[in-house]
Amino acid sequence: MLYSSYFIPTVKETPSDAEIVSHQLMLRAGMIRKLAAGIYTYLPMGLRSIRKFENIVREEMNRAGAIELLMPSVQPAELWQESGRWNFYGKELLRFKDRKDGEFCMGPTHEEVITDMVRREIKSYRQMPINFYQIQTKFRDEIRPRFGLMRGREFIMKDAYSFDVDSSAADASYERMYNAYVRIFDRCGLNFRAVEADSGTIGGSFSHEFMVLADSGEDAIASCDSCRYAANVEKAESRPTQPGAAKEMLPLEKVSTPAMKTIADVAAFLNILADRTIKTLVYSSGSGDFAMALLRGDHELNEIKLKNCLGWDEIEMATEEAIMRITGSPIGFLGPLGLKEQVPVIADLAVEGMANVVMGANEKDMHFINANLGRDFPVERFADIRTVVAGDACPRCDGGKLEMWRGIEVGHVFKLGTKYSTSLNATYLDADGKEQVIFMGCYGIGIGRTVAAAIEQNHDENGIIFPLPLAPFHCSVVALNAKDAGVMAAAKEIYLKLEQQGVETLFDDRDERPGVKFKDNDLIGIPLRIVVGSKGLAEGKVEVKIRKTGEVLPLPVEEAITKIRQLVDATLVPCNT
RNA sequence: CGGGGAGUAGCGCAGUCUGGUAGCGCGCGAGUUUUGGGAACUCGAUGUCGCAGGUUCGAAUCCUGUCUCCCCGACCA
Repeated sequence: MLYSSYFIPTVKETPSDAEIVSHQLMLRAGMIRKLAAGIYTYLPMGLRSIRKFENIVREEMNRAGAIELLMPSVQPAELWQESGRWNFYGKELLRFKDRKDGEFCMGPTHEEVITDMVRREIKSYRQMPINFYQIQTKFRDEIRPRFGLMRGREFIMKDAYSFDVDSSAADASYERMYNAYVRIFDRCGLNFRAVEADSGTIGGSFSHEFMVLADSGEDAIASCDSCRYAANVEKAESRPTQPGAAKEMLPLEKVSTPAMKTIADVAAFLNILADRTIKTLVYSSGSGDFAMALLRGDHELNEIKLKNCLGWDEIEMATEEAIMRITGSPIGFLGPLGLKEQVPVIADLAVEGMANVVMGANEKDMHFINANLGRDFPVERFADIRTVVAGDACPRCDGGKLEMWRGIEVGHVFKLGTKYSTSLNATYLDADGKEQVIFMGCYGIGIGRTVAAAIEQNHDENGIIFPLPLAPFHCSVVALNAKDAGVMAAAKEIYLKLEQQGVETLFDDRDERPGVKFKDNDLIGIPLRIVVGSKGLAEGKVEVKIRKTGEVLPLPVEEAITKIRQLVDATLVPCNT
């Protein structure tokens, strides 16, 4: 490709509305332009990277036996009503009407459409296992789109759906996809972790997220420093602490703690550490149910764990009025003792071993000291409801400690079970001619987000440093002086030879000063570069420069081409497992 | 949804408090000189000052409404 006849609108200044590096660099490198909040045009360079990644995904999906198809973005309301998600999905689902007043939505995901197709076409156990995938544009009307392609409203996603005769066959499909995902992100040269995740509202029995590690990631993940355990903090389990030796119970006492509304205030006021206090929280299901949660004072509640533990669909903090009704106390002095209204009391596992604790007295400006579980207050049940922190003991191995990371969720695999096949009545006939419900799995990869995550993980002060498999071009050839016919002829020859050998090459033939060309080439992140200048040429040499390391190799022309060829081949061979 | 901020040339911004007919840098076009890390000089083009009302002799500037965009929060008891 000739730079001069291509379209790479780079910009020097960082656009003011871009917050994170990948967004800034994608704009500056001329990869994307914003049309509206969370809606982007992929310019040629951006599209090239996206296509590169799509093709890796496609190759690995095909290798894993998935079959490509393409479903519509516009979907009829009827299907969503049938699955029950038309009402459940909320404002993220962009709805509209056609000229005949028929209701439609932009597809945020395709469980309904694929299940509809499958229930019509898959009738026999002999047609399974089968797995369909597509690479397609989704629309989710996000509350707050941000960070460029990282959280857009319109975005490209690879989604796959597996269909199996039973649960164990579905497990095998899940594992095949999991392994394919590992290969995909490995091939892109990304530093990632597969972590256990909460299956959330999509439902299903278990799921894993694929997280690219980056400080700008929106998710927190915990991983063990000695075993393979890794999980999203939403899901990460805490290890039950061994109860210490039973302590002598001191007499319960009510003390005045004027205006001490937070754990930190109370602990400081009473001159104790926060881990001697109990934090009391009241939660609402949003539909009339309430529950009280008890935590060690220095711990944080994990709302998702509590929600799952209570079996609620939604969870939110109770309003001040509801709290007043249930406890008779304003916020800041809550405790499990002496409730005005009985609600379930769930205590975190760490509360179990505590003795002589400080907790709210359900009375303004008053706390109890030396409160003891069992003697002074009952607990309905104990459960793991706190958020893990760095240094916590690993739940899976002895001696391991949890480390915390930030991650960008680029892929998610779910074992769905029969949730959608039941609501949409997707069944088959087994070998005995008996009707059975199909078992499903679903598997997503954010295409644009992965490219953005790759940039987030691979850049320097000069711009993007693309991993070669995702780079828009493998190599650039920079002719230093466009007016020097000798230089131009030599550069062009190198460019043509590289192209001939299958190296995707951008020939920077522009009549620009060398500085401009170097800056642009750095910014757009082409991994390899050959610089052709009159001085070097006089000695029969050109320079091979490696973007990532900054390494410069002066080589004779033919050797330079061979070198580039070798570097490209070495990086592009699919990993073998 | 709540809170904060911003819409002025393609991009980044000043001008708004104190109303007087729109400016800077980059970019863009022409020319000359330059040519190994975002060149210098000369000349030039480019604006419904987000939109709609209102106040005024006069509005980018004041008032009202509206749209759009960005950030933060939904981590507390």
